[in-house]
Amino acid sequence: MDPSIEKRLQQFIQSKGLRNTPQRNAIVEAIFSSDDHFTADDLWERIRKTKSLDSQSSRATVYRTISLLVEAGLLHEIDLGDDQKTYDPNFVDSPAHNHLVCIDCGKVIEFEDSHIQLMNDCAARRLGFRAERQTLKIEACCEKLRLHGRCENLINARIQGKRLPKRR
Amino acid sequence: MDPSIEKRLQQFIQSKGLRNTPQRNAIVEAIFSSDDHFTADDLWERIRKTKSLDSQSSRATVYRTISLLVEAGLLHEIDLGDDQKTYDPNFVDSPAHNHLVCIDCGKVIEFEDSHIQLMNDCAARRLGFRAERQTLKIEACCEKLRLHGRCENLINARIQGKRLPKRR
DNA sequence: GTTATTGCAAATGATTTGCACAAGG
DNA sequence: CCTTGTGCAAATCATTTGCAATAAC
Repeated sequence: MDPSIEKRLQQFIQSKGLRNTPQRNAIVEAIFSSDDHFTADDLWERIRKTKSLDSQSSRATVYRTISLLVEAGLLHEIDLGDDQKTYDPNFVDSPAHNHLVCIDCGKVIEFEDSHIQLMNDCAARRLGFRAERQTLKIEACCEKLRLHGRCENLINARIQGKRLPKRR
Repeated sequence: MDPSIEKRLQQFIQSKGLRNTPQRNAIVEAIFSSDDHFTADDLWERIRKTKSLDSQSSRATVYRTISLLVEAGLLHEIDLGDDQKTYDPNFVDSPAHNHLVCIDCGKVIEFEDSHIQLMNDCAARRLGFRAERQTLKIEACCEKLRLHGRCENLINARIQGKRLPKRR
């Protein structure tokens, strides 16, 4: 877990007069020990599977901690077109990344592109605004699947029983 | 209402073996007689206010008709960071537009920019994908408000009691 | 007639909240 | 202590669905 996250969280906790609890710490640890996107329920499951009893916590606390981290700016809510809210723990390390979602297998790829950022800033300025935040999601087909008829991600997704993206 | 929408809808209805009903027609009319974005409830209210009895319909039918239009590709679900789903009726006329949301007053501006589209396509190709659809949302501050201390949109929003954007 | 459509009310499912108890500082 | 945090169960709220009645075609 990135030490700068820990520091920023402690700062936030102190400035708000909050307390340190094992449940909250375990949830924070679970979130930032992985780069994966997750839903509230994903996270709850992940924590439930932890054998150590001291890191268990209720659904309510999971939700409350997520809200806290979003408010602190350490966690971002992203739109993957799903019914549940999805969260992305990677914005502290790369504050300006975009998402590409594979239509075939649902895999999400994060990428940065300063040119895109710049063009969007210009577009905003042209409209008389100053861009504060931008969200780009590209939904795309896997070229591997199209050209070679197979894509490991798709196969893995099927094997692991992952939710495939909704048909639109 | 754009005649091409009417035509495409009729095509869709026929191809699926569906029927023509006054309720559905009234809802479709209500959606495409305006450029405004809306939630399911906005739309239901709009229809309720119609005096003519023959154009009334239940919430369930409103939801069902929205789903139908989304499935037909005539209506798009967009993410404005709200709890309810928001729909945009303008994608038939301008299939590749982006959204800029004013942080100050919540106003949503639609704009097109072929350069942005192109750059995003390139970014996708560089990652080994073929972009099918892209979603860009820019959240931005009103320069008028910043430079001149006032912005008509903000003032109008307050007067009309519109939901201001959530504080983040 | 046959099958899609509607309206109602009940179900669903993710998220939030009230409250009594537990536990940081 | 005093106040924040937790867990539970109940409440919310948008959206979906089962079902009986209605209306297209």
